[in-house]
Amino acid sequence: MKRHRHSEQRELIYKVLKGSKEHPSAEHIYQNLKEVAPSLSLATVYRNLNFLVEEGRITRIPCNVNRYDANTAEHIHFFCTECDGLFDLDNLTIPFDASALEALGYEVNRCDVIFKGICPNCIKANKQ
Amino acid sequence: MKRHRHSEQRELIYKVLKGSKEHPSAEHIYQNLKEVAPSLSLATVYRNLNFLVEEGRITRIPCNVNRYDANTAEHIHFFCTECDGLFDLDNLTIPFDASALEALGYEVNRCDVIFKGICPNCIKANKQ
DNA sequence: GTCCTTGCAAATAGTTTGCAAGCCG
DNA sequence: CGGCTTGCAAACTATTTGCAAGGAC
Repeated sequence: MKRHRHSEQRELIYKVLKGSKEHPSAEHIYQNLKEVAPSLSLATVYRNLNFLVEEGRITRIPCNVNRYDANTAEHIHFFCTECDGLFDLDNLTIPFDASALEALGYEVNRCDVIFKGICPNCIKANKQ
Repeated sequence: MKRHRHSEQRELIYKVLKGSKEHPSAEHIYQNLKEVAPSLSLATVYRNLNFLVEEGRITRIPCNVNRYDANTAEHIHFFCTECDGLFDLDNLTIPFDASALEALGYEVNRCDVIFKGICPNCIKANKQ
């Protein structure tokens, strides 16, 4: 793993992620920071997201387009196929047993659980 | 949903998927069928995979690159970050409770559970 | 001064789409 | 014959990379 120097951009990106509940994509973050840092480039966003994932400060959530989360604690996500919203399901926990996998000889690093369907908001909107 | 006519290509693609344990990507399937159907195009593979997903005959598994599975029963996957292998964990079940989500107002269509880490083979290979 | 970081543009990878020709029913 | 299906090439989207200039320590 590479040494990292302090970088204004990296902290900006992290701050956006930390202060957001929307699990933004790289593009989202880029748009969000355009005002504050007009010279910022999308490549830098991607590069720093990769650094942050590598460092474990953030998490990459595999959807159609990768989304990111500054809450690195294992928790479950719900992806709404209507509005592309990605929601935390903090109150739910799935009792997954990594030890069973380890007994089978696997080394488990992560577990992504993503429910897919339609969120309450979109259901309501559809009914109208 | 569109009406579908019988198509040789579609059944070929489905057959590859049905007869494979590797959860192939579109590219895999394409390469696999090149010998049997040299005129087949990658676009056709993608188009038919989408049809099959739409029909519910196969499942799309979101990894970095989408992988497909003709076993549409809910089951857990393990993705090896070393060899890109995608394995079924049939013996494990995660008691996921969609009803808890439905009580919250969500409409749940799918649940993808993907463990990530290193598979036994790669662990063995690394040690040598 | 070293070497990490950045912006830019170009490159790449995965996937989708327009179109004209072909094929099924 | 109508309209689904196909191959081809071009388009598109998400992401990565090469490079030279700028910045941290």
